[in-house]
Amino acid sequence: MLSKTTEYAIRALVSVELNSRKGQRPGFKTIARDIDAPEQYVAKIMQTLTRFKLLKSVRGRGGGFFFTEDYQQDIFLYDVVWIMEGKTFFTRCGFGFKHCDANNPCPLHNEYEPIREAFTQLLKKETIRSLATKIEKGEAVLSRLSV
Amino acid sequence: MLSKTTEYAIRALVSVELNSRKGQRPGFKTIARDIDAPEQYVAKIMQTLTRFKLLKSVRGRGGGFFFTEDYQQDIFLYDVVWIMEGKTFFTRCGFGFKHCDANNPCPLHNEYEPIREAFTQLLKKETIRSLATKIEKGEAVLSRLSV
DNA sequence: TTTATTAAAGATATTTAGGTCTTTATTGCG
DNA sequence: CGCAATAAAGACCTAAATATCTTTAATAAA
Repeated sequence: MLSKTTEYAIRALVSVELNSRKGQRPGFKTIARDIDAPEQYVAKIMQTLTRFKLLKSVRGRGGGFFFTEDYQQDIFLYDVVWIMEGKTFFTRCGFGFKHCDANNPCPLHNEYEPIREAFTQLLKKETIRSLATKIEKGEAVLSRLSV
Repeated sequence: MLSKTTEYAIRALVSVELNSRKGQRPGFKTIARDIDAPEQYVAKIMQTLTRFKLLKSVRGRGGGFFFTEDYQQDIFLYDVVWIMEGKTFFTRCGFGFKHCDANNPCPLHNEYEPIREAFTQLLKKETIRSLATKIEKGEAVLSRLSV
């Protein structure tokens, strides 16, 4: 469904959110530990997310990753998936047929379309903040061990 | 979602069904042409499907791939996906969290679970035969060009 | 029985996703 | 200023998915 890279990206952003709620500005090593992913790979992913302005980074002593006030509330999972997987993720045929759409439907288009749409709506509803809140409330866990 | 290989597998089986309705027993080259996929790669996939007894093959002149009478009606897409992707396809967390289930839910488990279940039900309902029938009725197309 | 035709099998090649290493640029602190 | 800590950037490496090539085995027709 989602690539491992996209999964890391989502969980990394949640880690930043949780850390910032504790008044901390995590670096990529902290994030990698939180989400149990390879440090250097997380570093690459954070670069991408920073380049697309989902968050900010500062180098040097005391540096790390953090959200700006204006963006903090507005990172939908949809945005993350769009950046990491590309826009075609939300439209391409789930069964590999060419030119599959309402006008030229593949044999599963009509049944699959509402499922894909439901998934898209989920990604458009949930935010990094909402995931973090669920974790803080104890309704869910970020990793195997809670952060 | 599904791997390219699984997509090929489903479409290849539909091609076999459509050809057999026309009284023909297609070889992997015919199938590859039908579904617009690489010949030798299709050959490999057909080997797998044959090994798992989703269909039969005969070598030599006049050979090719075909369904046995008993299996013909019973190939659910679920079976194909299970064979090609493995059983964990239907249970693994959509967001890469460890140990994600009802008892230890990731922050999206409760919302994602029904979507995954709907997809699973779709795969358990639709069969190779049902897809082929839609195509024959003109309700859908197999490839860019109809077969 | 020979030949043409076909799938099976196994080795190899290519591409893409995932992951690592090294160097450089930036920042804060002593 | 000089040093330590940190992210950025680019080169590189590895593993998995995708694709191809070559040889062998089976089958039917001439």
